[in-house]
Amino acid sequence: MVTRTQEERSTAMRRRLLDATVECLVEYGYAGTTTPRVAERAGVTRGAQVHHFPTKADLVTAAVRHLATERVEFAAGETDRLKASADALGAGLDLLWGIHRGRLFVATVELWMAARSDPELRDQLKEVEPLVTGALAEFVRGQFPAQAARPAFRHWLYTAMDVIRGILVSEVAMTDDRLDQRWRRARGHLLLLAAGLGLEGGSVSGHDQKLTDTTDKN
Amino acid sequence: MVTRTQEERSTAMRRRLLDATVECLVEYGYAGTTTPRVAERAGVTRGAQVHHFPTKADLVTAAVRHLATERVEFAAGETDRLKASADALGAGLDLLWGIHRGRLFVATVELWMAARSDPELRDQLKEVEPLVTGALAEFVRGQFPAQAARPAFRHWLYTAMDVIRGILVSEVAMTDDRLDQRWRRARGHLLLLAAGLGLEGGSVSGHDQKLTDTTDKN
DNA sequence: CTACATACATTCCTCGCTGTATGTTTGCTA
DNA sequence: TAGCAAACATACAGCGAGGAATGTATGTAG
Repeated sequence: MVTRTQEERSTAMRRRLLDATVECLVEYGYAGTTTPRVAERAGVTRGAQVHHFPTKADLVTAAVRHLATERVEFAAGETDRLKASADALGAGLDLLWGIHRGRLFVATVELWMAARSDPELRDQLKEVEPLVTGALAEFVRGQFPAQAARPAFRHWLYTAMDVIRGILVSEVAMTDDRLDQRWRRARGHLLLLAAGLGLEGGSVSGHDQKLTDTTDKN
Repeated sequence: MVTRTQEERSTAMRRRLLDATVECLVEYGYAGTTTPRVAERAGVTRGAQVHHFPTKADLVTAAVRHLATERVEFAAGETDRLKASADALGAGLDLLWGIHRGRLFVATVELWMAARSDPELRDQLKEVEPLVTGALAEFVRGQFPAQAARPAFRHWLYTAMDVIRGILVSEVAMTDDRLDQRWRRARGHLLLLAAGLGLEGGSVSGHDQKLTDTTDKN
């Protein structure tokens, strides 16, 4: 029997509960994220859960922070894997795309929607969301020292994030294959826009060609 | 006392209930859209509601169709108010923006998210959503006969919708003033993109100027 | 006018979620 | 090692949702 210090037990348990909360957000949505389910998911009794987070609001509040840091950490990890390529801007876009795909963003949107009818939650998100989104943009921006100084570049990144989020949210319940089609179109548009903004990247003419040739399947 | 035929009573009642359902979606979210609340909102008893929609799934299913037709009708109405202007493409974008702002789109996203964990609802949306989105694009496209034939134009419209939806969903719980800032940036980008795609519109150079001058407030 | 169907209302039952109260174990500290 | 506090477990109470059963009024067809 391993003996752990109380603080170890506590933080480990809190982490398990918060991870379970995010998992429940992804799997069951915000409304389906009930305290019994979270406890079950974490593999603990309800008593343990209620001990660390006496009220559901406490749990959600902590989960908001937890999710925020997880998003930033994940983005940081993905950024490290970004290699130099001929199509630098395109790689940057794909990075941003990769950051938004997956469970963490789904859980985030789940919170965004829930915040509409929950002032307490809304205040939490209003506080952390700009930090996270800003951090995401910073990570990509850091990969482009030559452009980083230009405001237009950052604005371009924000537009790119808006496009990505628009695609993901409207297909959130749909199949993955259509997602990639949509992203290819949008990606081409964003690269073309970058050229229009005078942001240097790889050759864009190729993408321009692709654009008009795209089949009618969209 | 006015005597109404049974069919009149029935359709009127169904309409009231479906309108109330959409209102509840906007105000309380999907999870908060309970059958008692819908009935209360519609000003009828629970008995009346359950008579027309025996199960909650029946109500939601009908509401999906109702919302779809409402969205199309609203878009059609807005399109009629579109006047010829010097900045034709910009006006088209603003039209698309106006269509997406407001209650109907909020209710739609509420359904999108709920569909993630509700296969039945997902199937419903998979059926109607492409029709609605397609109709929206058609309305705008109809205003530009010169460009309507070009696939690039339609693709551009879809990207525009993605941008709009990305903005709206990430600010769904936030204040309206930030929305307009974000839309102005994105709008400029979309017009610049249109120029890059060879889509004729108003003068774009002015917007290009605005872009790089935008303050750092985003 | 009678009989039936549809529209609407009331009541009750079951279930799941939240929160609380109370019991038990485990680690810390004097 | 005795005692206390934190960590965890169990049991229960209140509440609101969804749905079924049953009752009443209002059209409608023969």
